[in-house]
Amino acid sequence: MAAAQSRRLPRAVREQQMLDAAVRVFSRQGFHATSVDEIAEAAGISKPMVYAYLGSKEELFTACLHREGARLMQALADAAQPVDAGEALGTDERLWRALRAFLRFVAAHRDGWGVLYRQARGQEPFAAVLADLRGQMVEVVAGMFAAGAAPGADIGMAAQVLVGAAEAVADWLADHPDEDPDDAAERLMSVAWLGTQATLRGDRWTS
Amino acid sequence: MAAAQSRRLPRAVREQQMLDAAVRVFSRQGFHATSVDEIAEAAGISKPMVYAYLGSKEELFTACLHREGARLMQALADAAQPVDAGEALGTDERLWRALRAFLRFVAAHRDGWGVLYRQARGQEPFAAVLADLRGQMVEVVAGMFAAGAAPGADIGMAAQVLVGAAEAVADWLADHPDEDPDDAAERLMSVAWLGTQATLRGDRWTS
Amino acid sequence: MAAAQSRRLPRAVREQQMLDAAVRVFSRQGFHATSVDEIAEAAGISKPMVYAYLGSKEELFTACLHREGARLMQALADAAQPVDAGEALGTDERLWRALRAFLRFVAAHRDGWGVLYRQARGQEPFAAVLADLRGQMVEVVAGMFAAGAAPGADIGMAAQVLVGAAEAVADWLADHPDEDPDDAAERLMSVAWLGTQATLRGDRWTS
Amino acid sequence: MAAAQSRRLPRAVREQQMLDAAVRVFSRQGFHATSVDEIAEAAGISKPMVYAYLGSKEELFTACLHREGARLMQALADAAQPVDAGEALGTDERLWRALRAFLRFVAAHRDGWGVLYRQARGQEPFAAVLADLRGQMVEVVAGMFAAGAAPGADIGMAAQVLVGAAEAVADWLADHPDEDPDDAAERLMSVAWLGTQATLRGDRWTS
DNA sequence: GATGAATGAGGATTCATTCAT
DNA sequence: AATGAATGAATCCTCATTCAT
Repeated sequence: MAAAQSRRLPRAVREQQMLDAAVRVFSRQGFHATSVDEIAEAAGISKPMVYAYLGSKEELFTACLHREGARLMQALADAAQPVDAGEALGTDERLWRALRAFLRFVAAHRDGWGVLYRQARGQEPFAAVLADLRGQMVEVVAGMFAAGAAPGADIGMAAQVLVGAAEAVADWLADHPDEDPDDAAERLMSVAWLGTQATLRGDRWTS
Repeated sequence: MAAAQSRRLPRAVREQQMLDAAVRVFSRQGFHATSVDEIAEAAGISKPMVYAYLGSKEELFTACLHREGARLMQALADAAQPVDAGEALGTDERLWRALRAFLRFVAAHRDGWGVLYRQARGQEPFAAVLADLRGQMVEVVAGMFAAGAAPGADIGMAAQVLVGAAEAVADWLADHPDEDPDDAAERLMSVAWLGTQATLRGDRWTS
Repeated sequence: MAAAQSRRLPRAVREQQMLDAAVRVFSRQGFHATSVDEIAEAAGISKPMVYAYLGSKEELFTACLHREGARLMQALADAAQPVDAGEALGTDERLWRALRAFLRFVAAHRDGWGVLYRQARGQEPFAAVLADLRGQMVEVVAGMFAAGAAPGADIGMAAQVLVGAAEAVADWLADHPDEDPDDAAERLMSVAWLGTQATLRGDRWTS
Repeated sequence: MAAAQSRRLPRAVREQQMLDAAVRVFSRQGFHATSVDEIAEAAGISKPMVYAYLGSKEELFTACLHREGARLMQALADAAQPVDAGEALGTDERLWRALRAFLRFVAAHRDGWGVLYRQARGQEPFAAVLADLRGQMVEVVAGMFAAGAAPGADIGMAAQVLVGAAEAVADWLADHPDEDPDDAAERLMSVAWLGTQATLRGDRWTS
């Protein structure tokens, strides 16, 4: 038999299959509403295999979070790499690439988004993983902003606002499979950059 | 002891007690991880009363969502009322009041925030209630922006971004009880308004 | 207000109303599948009244059985009374009247039949009440047969068979509200009497 | 100990053990008064196994009804087989064999009788299974009678009466373990056949 | 006399997890 | 390597029954 998910696969492959299935199911139903049976079935293997490879249900969910989180961060890291080695990118260009990469990732990995941002949210002990991820993203963005910001500019808030805005658009995108992520990214950038720019310049609003 | 919440209370009172307890517990543990027993205990009554008054666990959770959602919307509505009847408020003033009211509400009702934004998220059939709530908020904000916007200004995206940014700050506030909501509101407004203003003016960013 | 089941009724009336409701509901759902709440609602009163008047759920069910059983036996007793005081009835005439009375009763009191013959059946401690009732009926029939039976005639079996046959027809009648009980009685009598007659004559079948 | 019903048995075996236990317990206590725990204990296994193999309590009860009903019908079908292939049996001989088989079955499977005829009676959705079974039996008997009956003979009523009579005797037999089913069958046949014969001949009784 | 409020107890069902094969 | 068989422990929900008003 040529292909077909035959048995006797090497461990690494099996584990990825399980994680694929787990992310898919967890994303739709959440941690508690999903039974290990369902995941085993979705992965096309028997329940004891799940335990043999990934440990407990909790460890399984955590493994999902880490894999998807790592993928997301990797996508952002890749976006930061200048195509041309010597190229020096402006802040806006770097932000634009990051936003686009972020939204592209979400559009391409809806289930990963679901597990990370919708299911891990209020669910201890998983919420910490998401909090950490968000923290990293805010850091990254703040790092971009730091270059060339006026002294006293509220970089922290600017970064937090930008990440929050991006998440809101991403969440909307996750529920609208027909929307184009690049389009959304451009509209988001357009709105977000103007404010960011002003903020970094040191402007303030006062009542 | 003067009053002491003795037993044998009228239905309306007991129902509110139950909802208070339910919001508190659900907010920390989520729908599935919370047992009706826990809620009954937290409310100081026996489990059958919960079922007698609020129906099933699902209906109970939904009741929580609706009560907290209504309170939040009410807080926003109240903020929109000009103190002085004849007063005509500028867009920035109205937005500022709304943001401040929003963050004050979250700071004062952390549990309500938790149920609505962290627990209802990916959990059907509750997610729809949250989606509806967010939709209303975006509408409200878009309504504010509509007045005096340049033709072609991307009001929709501006509103979505603003709500997303506010939610991100609110979520942070919910986890930092010592922060001052008014302070956060001012910083948020400062960053958000500049971008909004530019957007409403019709400005755009292009790569 | 002229009629309407107003409150403040004398106890005896209330009790009958409750029993009416109870027989109706128990008949359809059985003892265990019926809650006292349902009966109270069907009777249009509150639950504590049921307990105040009829005692426990078990006593309530027993009361139903006794009332309906007594009514059935009374119907049979009435049928045995010759219209004309001096009249001497033949065995077939007496049997015919009894069968007709029995089937008329069932057709007119379907719920009573249901409680007695369908719900009390295998349900200790109620089965005993039904067993007793059936015993009485077999006795009555055997009594009819005793007059003029040949020595050695298997009166016991004849009576049991006749009662069984009548019950089968009654059960069928209870499920077919449009059938005429007198009609059924005549067909039943026609079949049953021929065998009975032969049996009482002392005839036997041997393989 | 040679075998001893040790744990870790194949599914088919366990299912039969469960059904055996279930028929036994349901027969004595009825559907509602029996807990799944009791059945599991009676079967010597844990409750989740019952659910794993037989589904819900309702499905379990239905499975009991079907197994016992099928056994009963099989017993009747076997009785209809002439011992000698060429043998042509008279109507009375065929009826006699059927009655004897029926009563033997009941005497040998008291619990099966109890579930079918006493517990399924008024209990929807189980009553339908019993009604169906009785319908089949009446059909079978009517089929026997059809051969050689006079035109206009009330075959339907004759069959119904006969089945009713047989059930009455069976019910009595189920409660009297010391009685001999063959004996009872002979007495029943003796009484029932005379009437049947006359009815099939076209005789009628009129008041 | 009548009822809304309240609960202890129990029952159906599911699930994470393990073991024997 | 892989799985069918098995269960302890919860969890949702209902119900008969009582009491304070």
